[in-house]
Amino acid sequence: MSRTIDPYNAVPKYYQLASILRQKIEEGELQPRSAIPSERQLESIYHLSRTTIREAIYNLVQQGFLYREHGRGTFVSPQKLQKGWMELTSFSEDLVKRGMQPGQIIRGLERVVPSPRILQRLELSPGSSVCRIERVRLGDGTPIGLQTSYLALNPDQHITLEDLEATGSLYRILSEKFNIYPSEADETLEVTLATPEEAALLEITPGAPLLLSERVLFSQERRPVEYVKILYRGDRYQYYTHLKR
Amino acid sequence: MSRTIDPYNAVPKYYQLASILRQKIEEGELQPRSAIPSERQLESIYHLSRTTIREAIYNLVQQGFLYREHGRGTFVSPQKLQKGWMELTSFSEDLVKRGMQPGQIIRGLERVVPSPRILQRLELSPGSSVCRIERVRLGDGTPIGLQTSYLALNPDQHITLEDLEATGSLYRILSEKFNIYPSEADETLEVTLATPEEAALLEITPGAPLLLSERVLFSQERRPVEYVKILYRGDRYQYYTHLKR
DNA sequence: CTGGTCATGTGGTCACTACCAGTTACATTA
DNA sequence: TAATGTAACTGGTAGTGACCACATGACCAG
Repeated sequence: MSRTIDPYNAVPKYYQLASILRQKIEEGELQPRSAIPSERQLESIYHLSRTTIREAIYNLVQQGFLYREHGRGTFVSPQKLQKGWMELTSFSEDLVKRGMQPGQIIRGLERVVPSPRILQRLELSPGSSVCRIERVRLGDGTPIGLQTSYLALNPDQHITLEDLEATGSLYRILSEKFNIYPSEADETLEVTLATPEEAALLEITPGAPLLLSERVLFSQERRPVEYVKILYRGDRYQYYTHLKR
Repeated sequence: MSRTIDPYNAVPKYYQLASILRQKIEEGELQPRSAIPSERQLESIYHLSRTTIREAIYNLVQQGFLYREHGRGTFVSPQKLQKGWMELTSFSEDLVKRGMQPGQIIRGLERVVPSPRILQRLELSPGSSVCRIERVRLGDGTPIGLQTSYLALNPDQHITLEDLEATGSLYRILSEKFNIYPSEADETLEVTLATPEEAALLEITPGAPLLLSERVLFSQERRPVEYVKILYRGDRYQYYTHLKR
């Protein structure tokens, strides 16, 4: 990783600067709560305009690496987990972070016409068909969640079993294969009790408490992309989220 | 609400412009998915520099009102609920949004030395005292949640019963009385079963499933401000969150 | 009809300049 | 000594001017 700005590089200078600063933070060269050089100082250090400096800093502030105090300076945030929600809402990434080995059993992968309620959530007209994926999610080989996804894909956009088995991450497929980059999501969580069928799949007793998550995922342009329902085993799962203003 | 830029107004021009555009979106003058005037057009319409225009638009994009497409234009997002998480994580605001009448029974308000685990979450040294608030939260008169807050306040910073009863919102007190503006939070949610004591307070049967939320709230400077534990009645509460990248 | 080229409009990046608004330390003053 | 001003920082707002990257539609050559 370079520590200087390359003006001939295709990547924008503000981005190069942000990378340099982020690296210095991650490596501990810039200590938490300590001030980074002022904008005027950075100007002469890297021979960039203040506009560019501020753009870089602004990005790092957005990402939670820095915080500013008017009249005092710009400071390094004490590092929290600090992971994007994409990684948090992705089941597989999520499990890895908890130190568990992710696994899955794909129970279904097909095109269906879902219930009116789901179509409405996806803002599709009645009778539209979507791609439905049903999976049992495993952590260290034990069932942890029962996940059913409904994807608003055109009939010519196919997801194959191979895709799913290769990555395990739906979001990676969406971005790499269809250029769909999720940017927002609405999610609800509530408590429910396992039906006999669900209990069998999750290897628990019927009536055991479950955590039910329903999420609608939106693309950059605010188009609903996915409706997903996940039933988590209440005894083996803790939902985590990081909220930013 | 004015629809022009007042250069003598103390509020920044980019903010004035953002307000004007937001208003036009909310009133429907700018339709969802339609393009707003280009940056060069806005320049001549409002007699502002492109810098200022872009600052205004950037803010609205951050807030989810607009989205940009390079080479095509800037467009109005289809309006979702679009509420800040502050309002969502505030119990009282939250209930109002669901059309319920919020209420509370204050069971305790005192300074205590909490458990080491809570002190650690608040990044305080062992033996530190914090302000503890225990409340039963009501919706339309019925118990919905059991909330215990631990606030990292100095011994000279006092919250009174009157404060709490006046607003019901802790976050309003934090900002208005102590100039503490929460900006981020870590939250976990899991399923648990009601102890006899909890069951009594929530007016349910012991062993009934509950939604347990634990949250650590951070100020602008990433200092932990509040540790709060909420037990929600599983049968009467649905947790909602909006995730943004 | 197909595929390329090009002009034009869009947002994206960047430099330079100026002044405003908080914060702090320190010298000055009452 | 205590209050107060002030200079020298910090980040915040704003204008101007330039060029780049991407999207689109009109046009032309095959």
